[in-house]
Amino acid sequence: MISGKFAITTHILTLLSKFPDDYLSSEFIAGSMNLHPVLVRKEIANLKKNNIVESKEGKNGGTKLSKAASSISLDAIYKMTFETVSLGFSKNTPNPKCPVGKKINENLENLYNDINEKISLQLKGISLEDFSNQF
Amino acid sequence: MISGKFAITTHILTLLSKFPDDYLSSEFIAGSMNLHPVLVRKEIANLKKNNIVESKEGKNGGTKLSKAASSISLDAIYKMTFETVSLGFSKNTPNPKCPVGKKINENLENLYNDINEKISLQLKGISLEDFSNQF
DNA sequence: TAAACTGTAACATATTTTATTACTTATAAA
DNA sequence: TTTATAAGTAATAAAATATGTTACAGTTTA
Repeated sequence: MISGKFAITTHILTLLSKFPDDYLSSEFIAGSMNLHPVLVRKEIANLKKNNIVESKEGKNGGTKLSKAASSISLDAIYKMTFETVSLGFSKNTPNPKCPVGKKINENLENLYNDINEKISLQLKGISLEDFSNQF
Repeated sequence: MISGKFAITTHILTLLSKFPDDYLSSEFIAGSMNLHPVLVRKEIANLKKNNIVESKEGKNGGTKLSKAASSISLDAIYKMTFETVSLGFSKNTPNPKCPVGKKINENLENLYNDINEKISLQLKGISLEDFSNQF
């Protein structure tokens, strides 16, 4: 449910929040994560789509937060990096002739949705600023 | 966090709870899941280790619950199928020279632990019997 | 002692995640 | 106006995980 993207994205945003006025390059960010700059840029593309950061191309370019860290909740990051409500089980195609098989996916999805709501609620209470202040 | 094993294991236990007095064969169970019997047996091995089911080898053998469905919580299944507190990110080896990189794993782990506790709390309130009664 | 099971190791395949390369476009500054 | 530096992105490769299969040994019942 929480994917690697959540970790990457949170890491990126934490860095950006430490230098709110500077455009940080993907290479600099990748350096803090031991990660390939292209992966960083991919996650940044996602962040841009969600209007959380803005970037500048060309020399001295880079990326910075487009709003205050206090106004970005970890829930926003969670939702943004969430990969389709997964039953975990890729080929989950139970036997529809079995009364249990027929309804298991529906019941599991309901359960997962309930869990996700709880997680969201919890993460809504934590801002990027809160998280960043731990460093 | 919630893995495919959770879905498989819950499916198996739901079936067993429907026939609490019978030893169900892995082939029968696999039939309800469109799954290979060997995978079912692997999960059953895990359930046995946790004293939730018992099996009988040989002809007419199979597996049955070793305690009442009302006394098995979904949290037990969650914990049993949980795969190592994952940072999601396989090679998460951030740069220790960076103040953020140095502490990111610790802080993410704390966050994940908090989330897991909440999930556990929620799942403790749901018994296998509750879940099974939905079918 | 044959049939019907579980238990498991070893292997095979599929899927997903992560990493890399190669290139285009944009911008600042010399 | 050219050079250097950076983002954006598609295509591909490699690695890691998850899932599926085969094969066979051990058990139990009838």
